[in-house]
Amino acid sequence: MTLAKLIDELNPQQKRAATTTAQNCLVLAGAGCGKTKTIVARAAYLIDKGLPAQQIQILTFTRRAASEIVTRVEQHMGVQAKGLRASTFHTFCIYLLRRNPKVFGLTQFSIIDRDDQLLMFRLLRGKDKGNVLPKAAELCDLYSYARNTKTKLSEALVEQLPQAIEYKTQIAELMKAYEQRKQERNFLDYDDILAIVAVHLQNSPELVNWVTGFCSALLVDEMQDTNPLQWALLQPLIGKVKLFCVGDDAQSIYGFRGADFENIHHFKECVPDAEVLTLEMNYRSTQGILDLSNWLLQQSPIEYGKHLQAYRGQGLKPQLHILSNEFEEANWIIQDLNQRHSQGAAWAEHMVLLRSGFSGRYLEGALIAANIPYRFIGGVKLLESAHVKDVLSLLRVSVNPQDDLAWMRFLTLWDGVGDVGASKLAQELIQLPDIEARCQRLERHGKVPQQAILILMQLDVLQQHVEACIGLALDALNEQLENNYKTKDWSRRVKDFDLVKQLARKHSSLGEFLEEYVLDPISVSEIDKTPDQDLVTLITIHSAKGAEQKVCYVPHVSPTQYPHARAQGDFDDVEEERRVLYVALTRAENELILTKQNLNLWSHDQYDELGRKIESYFLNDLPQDLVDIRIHRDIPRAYGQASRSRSTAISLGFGIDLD
DNA sequence: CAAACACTGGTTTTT
DNA sequence: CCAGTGTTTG
Repeated sequence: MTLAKLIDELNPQQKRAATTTAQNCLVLAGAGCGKTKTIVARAAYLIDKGLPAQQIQILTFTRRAASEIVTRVEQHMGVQAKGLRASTFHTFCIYLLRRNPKVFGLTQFSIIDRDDQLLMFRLLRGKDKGNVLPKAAELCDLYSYARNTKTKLSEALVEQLPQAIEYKTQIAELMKAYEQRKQERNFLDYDDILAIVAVHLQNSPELVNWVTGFCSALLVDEMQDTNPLQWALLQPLIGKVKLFCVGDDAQSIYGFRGADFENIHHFKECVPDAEVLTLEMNYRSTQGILDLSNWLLQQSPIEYGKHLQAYRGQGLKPQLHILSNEFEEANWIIQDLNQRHSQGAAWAEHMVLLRSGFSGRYLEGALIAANIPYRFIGGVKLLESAHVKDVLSLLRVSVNPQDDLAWMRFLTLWDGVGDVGASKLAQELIQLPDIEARCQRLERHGKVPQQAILILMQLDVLQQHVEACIGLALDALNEQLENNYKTKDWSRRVKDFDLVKQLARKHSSLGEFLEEYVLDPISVSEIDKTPDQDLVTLITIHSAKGAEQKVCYVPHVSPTQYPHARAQGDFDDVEEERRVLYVALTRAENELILTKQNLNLWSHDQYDELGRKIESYFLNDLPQDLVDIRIHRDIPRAYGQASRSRSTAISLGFGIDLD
């Protein structure tokens, strides 16, 4: 396909955006209005106008979105697209840091994930009993929020943890200690990655020149989800690069990470000479789906000024199925999937949108039982599961001997070593000058087997052979891990190690391998699947932006879920929840199927399990003509029968019976 | 005194 | 389902 053909497929608004000559441009586009298509066309257009592909940097929120865009540009531009970079903000920054560490004041560093952060905060905070300080997770989120929003601790406290304001001094001390520890160990957390680059760009015109030397066009996807830290990163480059951003305020769902959709309303004030364009025609969904989505948004006190209009006509009305519990919900979805599949639909035409990774548990079980192939994007991450981290700890200490967290993990695996002893020994080990000294110290300690120590030595020289390293690490740990996990699904866990080896094959150094998956962890159920396999997709709504599918299921559309119980009572949080649901609804192309598990149709005057009044529920006052509602009641089953939902539909006073 | 063991409760969302 | 806690054991 050629550029002409690509541009030809665009509508006049999209075409205007893709071919703009403005230095800076913001495209405001509703869901399904062709944002990705416009970015792809923009990249292709720039290349066609003579800008080398390696001068273009596309910034997206996920690795999936990035590779999709690259693939599509390649389809259109062939070899001319070679060198096009698309990555997340974090991966882009790492790319800069690795390419020129010295100018950022770095030599060697390791990236730590949230688990490591939690561990550090837990250690610094001390035991729980009688401890009035916020929990490790709260501290971690608070710290990250303050950095991402570039606010003072006191302000972040008011926003995020008002109940802990009185402990501000102690919290400040904890955070200081956390930062100091990070520095001593050459650790970078997720926020450091962005912050270091942002600060150095701000202070060094030479650095800006260096970056703009190989980055003359920046294309930013999902602009509504960028936070002040990410803005700070872009700021020094404004005016020096071509900036092209796309976004939708109604799909802003990363407020918890400091994103503020008001940013895009103020785009013109922050970016001089910016052109702001809008895309209004929706090509993804049929009107019935958009009617429900539009209604949801109109219920909001926030004025989004959006009314999605379908290009494709009226289509089918969304369905709402009411079942008695989570089991029945999952079983009903399985039944419906099976029925569609037997009528010739591919599994891959179906997507299930989930509020949390956790909320897919029943459905996942039911899919396995029913033998339906699926992948779960956003589910349990392979390299975050405990047993895989155990193995990785060995590799981590090999890459960065200063990594005391990894040392502790490795040491506590062995019998006779607990966290106290491990902590002491780890502090000693990171002081030692070389691998020989460390191994000698380990031998003297006596609790770590000879074989494991020997393998540690071997790893040191084998870093380029990632798969071999993992094989060795497994040799060292297998017996011990089997013992550690014998009561905890060992047989299931062993299988994951093959997947890890499989992943490792693609990487040329241990450090690179570890880094890649800290920045973008991969789901267990996703890992050995190829893109062309016929699979049902389970996906968290936060990972689903930009995704679309013919038939979409949105389970658990129940009171206390939308909005989530934790958001109740907070205006901004509730409205963000509304946008989360909005994003879910607007993924569907042809059919949208909601299920909920509360037989009480509405939540007026309802109370949750803790007796709190449910103040808001988005489906209260749902107009009767927007959805077809069916209530399913269980028929008692015979004992021992596999769970199977045979449900009867009873006609409610409104809506139609689909039978 | 430190570590293994058994138990329980509580889980949004992501880089 | 797993991390954090309290209890028992070495």
